[in-house]
Amino acid sequence: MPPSRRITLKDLARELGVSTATVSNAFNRPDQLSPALRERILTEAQRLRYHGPDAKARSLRTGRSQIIAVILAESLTYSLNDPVASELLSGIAEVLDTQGHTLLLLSGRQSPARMPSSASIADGYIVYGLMPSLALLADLPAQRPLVAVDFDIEHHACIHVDNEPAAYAIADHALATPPRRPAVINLRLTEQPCNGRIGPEQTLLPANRTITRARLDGFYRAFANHGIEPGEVPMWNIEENTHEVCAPVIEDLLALPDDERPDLLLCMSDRIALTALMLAEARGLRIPEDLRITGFDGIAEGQYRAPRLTTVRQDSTEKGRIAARMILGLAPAESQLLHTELVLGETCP
Amino acid sequence: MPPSRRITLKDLARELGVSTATVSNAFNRPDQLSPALRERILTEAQRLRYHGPDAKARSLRTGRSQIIAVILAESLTYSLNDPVASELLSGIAEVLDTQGHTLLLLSGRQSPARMPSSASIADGYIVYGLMPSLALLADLPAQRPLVAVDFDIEHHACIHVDNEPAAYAIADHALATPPRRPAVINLRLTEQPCNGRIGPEQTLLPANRTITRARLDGFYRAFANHGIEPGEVPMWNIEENTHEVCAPVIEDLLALPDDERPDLLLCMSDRIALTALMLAEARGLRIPEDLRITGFDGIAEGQYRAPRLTTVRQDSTEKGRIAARMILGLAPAESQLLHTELVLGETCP
DNA sequence: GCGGCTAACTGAATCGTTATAGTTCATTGG
DNA sequence: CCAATGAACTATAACGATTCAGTTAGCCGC
Repeated sequence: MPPSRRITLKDLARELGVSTATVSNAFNRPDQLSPALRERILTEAQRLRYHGPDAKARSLRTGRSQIIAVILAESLTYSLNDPVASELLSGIAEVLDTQGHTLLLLSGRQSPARMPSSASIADGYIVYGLMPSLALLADLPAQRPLVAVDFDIEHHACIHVDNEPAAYAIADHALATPPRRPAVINLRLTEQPCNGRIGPEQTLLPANRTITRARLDGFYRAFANHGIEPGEVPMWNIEENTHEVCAPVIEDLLALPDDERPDLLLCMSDRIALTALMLAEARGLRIPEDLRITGFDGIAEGQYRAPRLTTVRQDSTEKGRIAARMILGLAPAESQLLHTELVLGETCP
Repeated sequence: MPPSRRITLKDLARELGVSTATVSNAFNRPDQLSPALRERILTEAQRLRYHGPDAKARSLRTGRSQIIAVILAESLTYSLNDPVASELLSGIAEVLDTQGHTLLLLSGRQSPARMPSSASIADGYIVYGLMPSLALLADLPAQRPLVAVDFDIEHHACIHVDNEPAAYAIADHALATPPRRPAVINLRLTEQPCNGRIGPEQTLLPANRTITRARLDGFYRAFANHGIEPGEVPMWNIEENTHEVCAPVIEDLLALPDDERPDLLLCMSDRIALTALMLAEARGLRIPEDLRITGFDGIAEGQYRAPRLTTVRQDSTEKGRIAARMILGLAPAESQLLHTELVLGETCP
């Protein structure tokens, strides 16, 4: 037996004395050849351990790969541990699976500001929250479908949730019981990295993170509605939506003397809110009597506990499903605005 | 301007009056042509909106795609929401990123028991926990590297954690304070789907889920060590490691009258343990006085709360890193056994 | 001025498929 | 009996790159 390079469709054809076209048809178009011959081909394929047409060659020839790429704003390492991003991916995968497509994960945060060369293999692109490095998208093959999730990009369908009204709704609910010292915990709102307290001048930077900005706008509108000047409300900024990065900032905040410590925290994400909740409990603060906390996103973690987190639920899984359906052409590629749901837990009843 | 089919390397070469080989070199081997010409080619590429060699053609010609496939035992939809699987993926992505490789997600649970045709595009395979549908692997191109995580497969490197000793250690710790009524909550141990209480005859089925089985063996050894007959310990089985599937079973168990309700739960996963913890708290049971609970895995969720979960930490991220390094040839492909760490939380001090 | 060497570039084969346009041959309707 | 039809199968040209074996031209040393 020779060192046996891989078996190709051509080998199979030669072995059986038929043309390659026929073998190809045996795999792809059963109606184009007699059942008997097809059977013979499939049997011989099994014998020779030929596992079907090679995806590389097939995709070159047909122009389609059955692969959909998801381009994530953050590193994959982060995104895979973030419940919101994971849910999005989960929804995408759910739809792709039913159509025999697979999922290629790409990060928009490459060390060289370049798409990995394998990006052009995909049949379509779902881009998630990619504000800062939008330029990367120029490297993608044009003419191929692309939908954006959680940010805006011209000439493509965009999927959003109603961040501003949702933020307004939860802040309005929280402010109905007037707080003495409300505070906002932002998520990556500043241009320059900053993990800690920020002044008003920093918070009003260009809206380079659409969703955080929209949520903040909603908060401000609620403040105005309750006669609170935005300048009165202190803000903290979190650089990365992880417990590790978030905890020290919250610790500092909770360590303030009783008459300076906020008694209401409007958090930009559930992760932040849950970190605050845990640290506050550890300090012996009573929730919600001493401190009320609201989140944003509606992740499972916040509901499978006591007290449950007061938050706004967005259906990330559904965002993923919709995006996937659009990319596969199962639904028209039109921008969509999904609604959110106020979830009244016990952290801010 | 004609309807402009996509621009190829050949177009670029023709436009510049050079050979395709030279254009190819401009992108792949800068040292093979004069800097001046390279510059001219790159500029022209930009002008024509040519974004570099097509991944499909390149991968056919070179035989490499820079894509590593991960084959997950469960559906992608489930796996992406499971913290343990997510951490594994996260570790894999971390290493692949540094080498310019990307991640293709495949599920071992396809509706037709067949790999998606795009599977053969990958340069290597990392297979996770794929016990039941091992046959699927036969469809993968031979000769390409494959490593297994959390299960055994012949002729390939396998990455495991020391499940049996870890389970022994945590059970031994728990049994040091003699329980009146210990119980085990299993994860998919039975051949037939079964969500609820199981008898001993069902638990001794063939070891078709290596890790669950190994953990159970560890528990049994600890029981023996403390003079407890395996038959004395009631067992419940959970079909899927999610809160939704798990909760009703735990509810039933906790609803037992005081003198029948277990006072120690050895759970096969942190997810199960956390569900039990939450439901027990909701019922007003005191933890650990009325009920002690142990988990397995060491997910973050279990530590960022009070009381913290007593569990065994396995470093899934590191498993992913190791697997990825092996696949990329950065480390020799040798089976590895990782160690775990007993984490003493407050749920079983 | 010549052989030899290197840098810079080219031509053409090749990767493993699929698609298109045939070819062959038995069957059918008129 | 002949033209027309259709089923079953084939030959071959792509798909868009990379690679290998050359070819040129310029330069160096003697």
